[in-house]
Amino acid sequence: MKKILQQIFFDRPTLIIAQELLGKFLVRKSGKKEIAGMITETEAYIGLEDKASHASRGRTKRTEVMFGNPGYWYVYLVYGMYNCLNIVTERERYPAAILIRSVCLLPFHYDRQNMAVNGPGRVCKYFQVDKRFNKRPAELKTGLWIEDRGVRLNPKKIKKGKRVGVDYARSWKNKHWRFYLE
DNA sequence: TATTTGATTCTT
DNA sequence: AGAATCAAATAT
Repeated sequence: MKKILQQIFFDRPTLIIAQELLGKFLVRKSGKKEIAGMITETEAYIGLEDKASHASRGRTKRTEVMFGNPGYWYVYLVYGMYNCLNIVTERERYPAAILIRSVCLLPFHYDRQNMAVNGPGRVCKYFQVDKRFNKRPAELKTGLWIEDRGVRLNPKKIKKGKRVGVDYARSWKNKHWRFYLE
C-alpha cells in the first residue's frame, strides 16, 4: 500500500507530524528513476517565537514559504554549501516547518555501505534536491513527495532530543523537538 | 556598504 | 580544530 500524503496531513500540529513522519517515505522521481527512503530523523521549527526558526526574524523573501500553506517544500542553502529540505506545516500565516535530517534507503538503492543517509545536507545531495523545489508542493507532479507505505512504528521507538546546531537560540535551544529512530 | 553568521559536512 | 562558501541578518 502506497499513499501519498496530502496537504491536509500537514495542516496539523507540527510536533505531531514530526513524529508521524518517522517511518514514512521520502520519494524523489525524475524521469524513470525513483529514489525512496524511510524517514528516520526530523526536527520541528514552530512559530514566530522559536528563536531557532528562520521565521523568528520575521517574514522575508526566504522565509515567506513557511508562512504559507502547509504541504509545500522549504529548501534553503546553509553554510554556503548544503541544502536543507523542510516540509511546511500548520495553517497559512502560522510559520512552521519540519527539517528532514535522515532517511534509510531501500535495499534496491544501497550497497550496505551507505544504506543510511544521515544529515540534512546529505539527504539533499543523495535525493538531488536543491532550491528548484523551494515553494513547490509535495506531490507527484513535483517529483518530490512523502508516502505512507504502511510501516507502523511502536511509539516507544521514537527518541526525542535537542535540535542540532541551534546553540544561538537562547532558551529555545533546549526544546526537545528532534525526533529519531535508533 | 561592510561584516558576521549559520537548521553542515569533510578534511587535517 | 578548521576549511569550504554564500545568502541573509546585523552592524556601520
